[in-house]
Amino acid sequence: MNTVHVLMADVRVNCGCFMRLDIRHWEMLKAIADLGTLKNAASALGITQSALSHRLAEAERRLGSPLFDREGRQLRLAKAGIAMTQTALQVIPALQRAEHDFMQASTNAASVVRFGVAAYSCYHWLPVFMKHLDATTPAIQLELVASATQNPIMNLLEGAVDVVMAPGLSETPGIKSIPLFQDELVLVVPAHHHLASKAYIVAEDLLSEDYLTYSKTAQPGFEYERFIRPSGVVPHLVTVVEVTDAIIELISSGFGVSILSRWAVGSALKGGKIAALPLGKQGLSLDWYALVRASDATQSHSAKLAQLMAAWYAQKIGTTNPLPHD
Amino acid sequence: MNTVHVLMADVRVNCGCFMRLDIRHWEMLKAIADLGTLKNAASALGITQSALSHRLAEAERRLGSPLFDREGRQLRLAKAGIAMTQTALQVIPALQRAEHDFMQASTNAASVVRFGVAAYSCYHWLPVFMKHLDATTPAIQLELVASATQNPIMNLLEGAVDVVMAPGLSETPGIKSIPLFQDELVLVVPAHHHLASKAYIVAEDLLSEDYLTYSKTAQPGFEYERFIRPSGVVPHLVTVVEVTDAIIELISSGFGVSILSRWAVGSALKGGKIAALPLGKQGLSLDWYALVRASDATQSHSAKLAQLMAAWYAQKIGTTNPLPHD
DNA sequence: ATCAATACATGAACAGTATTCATCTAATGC
DNA sequence: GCATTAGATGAATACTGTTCATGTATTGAT
Repeated sequence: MNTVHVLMADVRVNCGCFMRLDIRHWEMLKAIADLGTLKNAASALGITQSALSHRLAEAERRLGSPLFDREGRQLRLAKAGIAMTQTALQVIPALQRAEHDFMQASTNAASVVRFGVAAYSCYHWLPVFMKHLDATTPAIQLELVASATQNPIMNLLEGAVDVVMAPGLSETPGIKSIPLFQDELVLVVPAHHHLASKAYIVAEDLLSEDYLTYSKTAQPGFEYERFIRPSGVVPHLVTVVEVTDAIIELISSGFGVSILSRWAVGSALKGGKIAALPLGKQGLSLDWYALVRASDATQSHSAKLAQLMAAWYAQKIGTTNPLPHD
Repeated sequence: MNTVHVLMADVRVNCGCFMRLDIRHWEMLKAIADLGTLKNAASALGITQSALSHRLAEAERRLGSPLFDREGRQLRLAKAGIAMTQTALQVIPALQRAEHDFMQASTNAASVVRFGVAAYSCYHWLPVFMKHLDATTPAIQLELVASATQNPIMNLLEGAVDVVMAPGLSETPGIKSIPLFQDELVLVVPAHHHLASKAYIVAEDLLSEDYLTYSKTAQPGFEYERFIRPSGVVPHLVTVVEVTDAIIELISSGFGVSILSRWAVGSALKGGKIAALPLGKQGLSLDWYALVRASDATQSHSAKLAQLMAAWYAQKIGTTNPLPHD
């Protein structure tokens, strides 16, 4: 018969059972997952194959059953071992980051905040901001994590990145959104394109255009969601290019058009080789936010950086124009 | 000058530096955070105070700087140590769960899935479902985690619970939503209440009512979001009761009214002491989902349970009425 | 089929680490 | 001022993990 255990306590201070596996066993799990074989994993960990074999045997002895199936001379993850490996893949990097951060924090006194941009791999504003950062808050160092673009929220929650700049806020629990500035989605076309002279674009204009987009995973890409899809229009040909600068280059060479954020296009507009056109009569606005973990929302360097960014953008808008360029 | 490090690689297979801290050091961090003093932590870990003191000293030696400030004869977490402790508090339970699950999975062959309900602490349907589960899939055992009601998404992501039953789907990355059944929000009043005879309720009807709600953290409860707030009506008094059965009891005793899901009210309606009235002419529908981690979305017992629940509810609806009761 | 190479397992000796026991120091409270 | 509490320290001991040398089974090539 099925039994129900009801746990009312939020925190089990001590579950009675101690940890069976050592950190080295988890490290081993990750290494084997990454490298495939015991031998490679062993050399990556800087120990002999024999040692790792012993280590694996010990782990399985402690757990009471095999983590891997021995298929011929190969190790294959046992079904139950999959979850263990996934845990290892999550936990080991988290621990390494924590240690690394701690040592940074205690030696330098200057702390590194990992930073990523959720959409458009577009960093033309960074040098200027960093100059500002360096002048006002030298205690914070930036580490740019380009790979955080793929799945920013997960990367943020898992700690691979500390601050993400994202178009739109996040309702995800555990994430706090700090507003940065208001932006606008625009159609980007070559300067001499037949659409370049229009006051604004309607979805039908895109019917016969080659369309370039920056993301295939389309964290429901807003331009598609908000402009193209509602109209039922299907653009002619869609090409995926992941870097904004490359998209702009392609557009200016006549390979197609794209919908990007006016901020992302940024300085490229000044070159005069491309034009940016509002979408619809009113235009489609887009609010940028800095996302931080809720646990970092106060008193952390992450939060500090987010606030500095917000202040910097606010000042940009105040002194120049409604869209902060570099 | 500020420097930028750009990391392009998604996975750093091996960051060159190995782990400095042992799992016991992280365990120690968690124990000290939980218990406050070295002495208590030591006894909780089943070792002497001396051993833990050595252990702490070793951890600090490896990291190169102190985790705690010694204030008098007391240990106080150093600023940089806070993040370490937080990591420990997250990671240690995750590892314990993983180990526990693995041993469950490999010994019993029957696996425990932790289950929670995101809103309304309401489990009248559970015994019947468990009977069904036991008959069809005895390999899956249920563990009911009542505390997951508070912040279901975080609990799910962190692994404190494996499946959450929630009203509405979740867009959170890393979470997959599996539709269960359609429900309806209703106003629950005592059977002889002056509103009980109405065909349906409008927001203004609530103006002079004492209003009971089920959640104090108020993830601004949907009933509020969808019915009360749009109308600008502010109900008379809001009393917080966290358990649905208690709310129903209070309502039937004339302490107030509440908006709940028809499913949550469930069998209580049959008693005849309360009445449930649709909200607005069309009623306000509510879709229930089973939420699982995306990493568990296929081939895991969590996913299996979610599918079983969906199938069970589908069958309930087919054979009885559009709302699955027990 | 045979032989070499590959991938992992095993046993004994050794090295390194963690734990205990006994003792010590410095705050704190009565 | 004296007992008490919280933690630190040093030396001896017990334990755990590593290496080295070697073994076994599988795979692929000749």
